[in-house]
Amino acid sequence: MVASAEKHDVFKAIADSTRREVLRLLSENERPISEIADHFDMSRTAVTKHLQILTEAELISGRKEGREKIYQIHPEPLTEVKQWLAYYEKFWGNKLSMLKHLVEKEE
Amino acid sequence: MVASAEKHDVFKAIADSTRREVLRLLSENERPISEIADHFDMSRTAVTKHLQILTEAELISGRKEGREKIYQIHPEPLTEVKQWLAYYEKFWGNKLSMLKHLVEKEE
DNA sequence: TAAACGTACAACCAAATGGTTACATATTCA
DNA sequence: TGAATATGTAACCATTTGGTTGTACGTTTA
Repeated sequence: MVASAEKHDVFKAIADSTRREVLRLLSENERPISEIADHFDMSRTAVTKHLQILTEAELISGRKEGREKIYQIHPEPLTEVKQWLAYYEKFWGNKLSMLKHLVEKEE
Repeated sequence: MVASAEKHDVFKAIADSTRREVLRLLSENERPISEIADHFDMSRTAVTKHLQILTEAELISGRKEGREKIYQIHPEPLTEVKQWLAYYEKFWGNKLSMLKHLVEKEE
């Protein structure tokens, strides 16, 4: 396989619904691994693997605090997705797309 | 594995860089399979599989025209990604995010 | 200090993913 | 009609993905 496979692939990171749910949880609050794992019907180990993938995409980071590892969200890499999407918004053809493109440029 | 795995998963569809490139090509012009395949360093069969996944996500559709099958883009399902992203924009904290949220509501 | 807690990680596994080759079928055109 | 063109599809394969269990290790806390 070729596929370039950038190590920090945000598109691949958000492709999984479990990982999107992790992001939602962390958008509410930073949380230790065990608390995140409690929200899912899978082992803590499995959740840890998802956390690693999100970490590689730099969407989250974890700090050690005592015996816990506390994860927090970093949504900035989502700008790559946002910019990718922006290209396709012109194909929607709704009236506000022009205004939104102008707003985009100010960022 | 659980993973819900909706048959029309737009997040999974756009996770692959080849499929994103297919979308870009089709955003320029509708094209037959062989023309799409010419842009990639892989077999036509492999490209066809990507076209099937994009079709299942309803991001493209193909019509038979003579011996050709011509694909065109349908970007509408990307709104799901856009809406998902919108939730995280408030975490950016840039000054225009409020205006953009208002604009969003008009659609 | 010993037990409980939270995490790390190795080893393993089934299924999905992303690719291949080979061959069949439908359409066009000389 | 027969050859060339465009696509469809079956069979196969290696790697990745998403999960498991078991064990080890550092940190609290009774």
